[in-house]
Amino acid sequence: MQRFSVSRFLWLSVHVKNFKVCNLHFTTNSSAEKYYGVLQKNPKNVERTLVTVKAKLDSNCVNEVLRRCLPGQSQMAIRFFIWAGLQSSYRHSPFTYNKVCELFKVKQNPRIVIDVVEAYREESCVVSVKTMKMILNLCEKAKLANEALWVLRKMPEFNLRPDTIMYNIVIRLFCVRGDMVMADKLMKEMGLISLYPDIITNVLMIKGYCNAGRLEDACGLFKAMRRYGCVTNSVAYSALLDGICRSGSMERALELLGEMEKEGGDCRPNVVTYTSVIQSFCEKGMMVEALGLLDRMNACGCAPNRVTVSTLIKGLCGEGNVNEAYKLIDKVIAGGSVSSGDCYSSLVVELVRTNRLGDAEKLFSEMLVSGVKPDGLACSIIFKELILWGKVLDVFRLYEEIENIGFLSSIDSDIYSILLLGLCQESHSVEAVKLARFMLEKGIRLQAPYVGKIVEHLKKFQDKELLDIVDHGLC
DNA sequence: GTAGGGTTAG
Repeated sequence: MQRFSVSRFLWLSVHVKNFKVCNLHFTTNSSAEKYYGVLQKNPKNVERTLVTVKAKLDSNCVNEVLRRCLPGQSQMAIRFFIWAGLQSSYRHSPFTYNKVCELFKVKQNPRIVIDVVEAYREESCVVSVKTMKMILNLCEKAKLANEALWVLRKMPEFNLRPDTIMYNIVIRLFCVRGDMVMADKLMKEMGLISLYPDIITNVLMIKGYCNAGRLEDACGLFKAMRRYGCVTNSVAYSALLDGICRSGSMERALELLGEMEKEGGDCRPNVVTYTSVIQSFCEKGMMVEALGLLDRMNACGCAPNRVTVSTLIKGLCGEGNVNEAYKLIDKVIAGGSVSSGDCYSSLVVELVRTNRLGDAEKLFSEMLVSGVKPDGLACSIIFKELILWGKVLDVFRLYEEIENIGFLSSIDSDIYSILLLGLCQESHSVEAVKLARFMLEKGIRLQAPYVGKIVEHLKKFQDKELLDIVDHGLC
């Protein structure tokens, strides 16, 4: 009876999922079909004919057209992508930008970007600043600094003039690459065409100088930006402060922090500012100073958040001071800015990471008993570690309890597969069925690397007919 | 445009 159930649930879970996928394709296929058909018929100057298509444009449709262009029609795909992004009814999400880079391997084949721009030129296409911005965004996603610069330089040939946002995209790419010579050249160049570096340009440059170890240049720029009238704010201050902290000058950092507190207004340190200084103190093992800053931020009316607390907990657990971590949590919870669930979840995570699995498990159970909801990371990390130590059944019990009290946050999807495999291996068939049932309800599929091993175990049951179903359903 | 634990979907 149990054997029957396991196989059946695995089979069902796969088929429910497949049904959803088919359904989705059905609704998007017709639009995608129309757009793709037009692309095939008119490979030259596709933009002119795409406008004539009367079909709904949404992210599913865009993804489907892109997928159909695979392999080999990368230029067509990118041109469709750019055209779609220019339509007023639709906007690409960052996900779609990443998707197109991944599908057409834009990073590995940067020539794609250049070919598109050259094709626009050869076909005398109408190209706007917005078109160029989208191409620059693609370069940014694919981290193509040289190609982005090439696009920027190409703009005058289309009678277009780059704006500050476009310069910022290219400057960011060179800053990330650590090429501050080029970044600086571009920033100076802005002035020559009557563009003014804004606060974003300056923050990028300050961060770039700090990362490149050129702290004095970062400070110089910070002072200079005020001279030429760019109003500074807590983001610019924080970028500089972070650089100073990372260079190890903690006294200088505290001085600057004091300056920000004194200045107030837009320069007032915020939770990010304080947290970054706290993090530096923690990394240096200076926990007294780090905790002191928590009091200082509270006194200045800035409440700690989840990141602040987890940074301090990490520091305290790292030096073995778990008791102090508990005291800290009491204090923060009393302050009311971070929930007890978030605080104790961070502690569970750090206890696991500092090899105190027993303490972590105890705390985790206590949280459930007292109605404190653990977050997704705490669940994922403790489950994985317990499974690693062979405590498969304990994990199942915890999981079941969390499900029953409705406390489940999103956990890593591979946990289900690992746990099911563990339960099968240890012949806990009742629990395996229950887990399969939970998976079925949630539409969670088995992950490919575990399918074989689970099937192998089921084969021991020697129920050929059911095994066939599982085999066909899962592979 | 600033700190930063994991994944999910689009």
